[in-house]
Amino acid sequence: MKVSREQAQQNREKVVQAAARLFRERGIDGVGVAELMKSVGLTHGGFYGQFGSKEELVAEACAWAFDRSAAKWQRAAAAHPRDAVGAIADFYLAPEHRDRPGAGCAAAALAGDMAREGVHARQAFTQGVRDLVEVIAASTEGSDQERHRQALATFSTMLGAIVLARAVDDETLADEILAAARQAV
Amino acid sequence: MKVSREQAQQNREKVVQAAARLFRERGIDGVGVAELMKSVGLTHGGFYGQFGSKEELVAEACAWAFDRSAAKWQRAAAAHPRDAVGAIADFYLAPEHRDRPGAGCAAAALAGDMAREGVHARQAFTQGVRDLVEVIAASTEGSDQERHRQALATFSTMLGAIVLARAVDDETLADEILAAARQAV
DNA sequence: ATTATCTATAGATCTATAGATAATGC
DNA sequence: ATTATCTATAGATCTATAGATAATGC
Repeated sequence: MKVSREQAQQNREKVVQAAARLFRERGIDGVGVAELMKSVGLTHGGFYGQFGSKEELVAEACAWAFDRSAAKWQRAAAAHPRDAVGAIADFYLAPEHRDRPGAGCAAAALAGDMAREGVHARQAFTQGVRDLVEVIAASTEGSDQERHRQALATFSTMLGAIVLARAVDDETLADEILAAARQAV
Repeated sequence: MKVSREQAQQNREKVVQAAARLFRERGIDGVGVAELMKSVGLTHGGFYGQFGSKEELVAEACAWAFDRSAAKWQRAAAAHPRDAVGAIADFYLAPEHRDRPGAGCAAAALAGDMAREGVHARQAFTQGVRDLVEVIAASTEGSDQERHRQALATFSTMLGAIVLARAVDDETLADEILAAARQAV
């Protein structure tokens, strides 16, 4: 039953990554600890040996997902130095991103749930938002204040568009929302 | 125990309005039928005499909340015909709206949950979004297509800003997000 | 000896239904 | 007689914990 420390560490990482995917796909309340553990081949009782509570995992999964997003954003920005924001918007506002929330932006997938989470999860979420906004701000013209302001507005537009596009029950409208936001940013 | 038909109709409306408030405040999964019925002075068994299921109520509460929002938006537009979008943005992006989701925009409060709801609820949500977008489009310049496109972008920005401002754990950042969006629309 | 994981369960939810009750509406 | 509402409960969740088990790490 017991595994090596190395294996236990790998198991822990698997749980965090599975949680990051499942929480984004189905919402935090939509994924139980038992199902989550089963999805990585463990039993649910073992969860509490690795994590103090479900909320602790939420914070960790959130941070992990944001880190991946920030790295992706930075790669896109580096690859298109003259239109970094456009490059980010291109994949962010794509139908593929809308249709795969489990692999997409944690801010867009979890913002609604976060307003009702505990302090640990919200802190991780807030830091993640700051990091993404900073990637946009770094590629924007103007004073520090102006870049920050513009980056917040751009991020609001992109996130709002994805959230709306996922919620509406009409793919044509959803496509229009993404296209409108793409043109606006 | 039994009440008059008129009273029963009033009770039903009370349930819908309480649901509209509670779902926006705590999320759809965050409100049980028993608690909802108790909040209007009824027992939870009586719920199923008025509604076929919880999801049916979600659709109805959603439609009710959107109707109220659309009426408010239209009043603001009529009162400021030369800057209708600015007038809407002024109250939409206010800290008071951020801090009172239960009385605010159903699109912003429920978009995250809606992606996982059934078809009835999503249809009501989608119609509500169309109605609000139409209010903005009616106050925008340009061709039909251009007004629609611009209205979708403006709505995405406003909704994204409120959703983000509610999710982050730092009131200063939340204020900055609202101000940045207000300036952008 | 330590500990990662397991089984089993407590206690608290949740939605939905069955059948009883009592006031309305005919 | 009809029906709006009530009480009680079924059956399915959920998070978290207790104690057992067996492999690792010393």
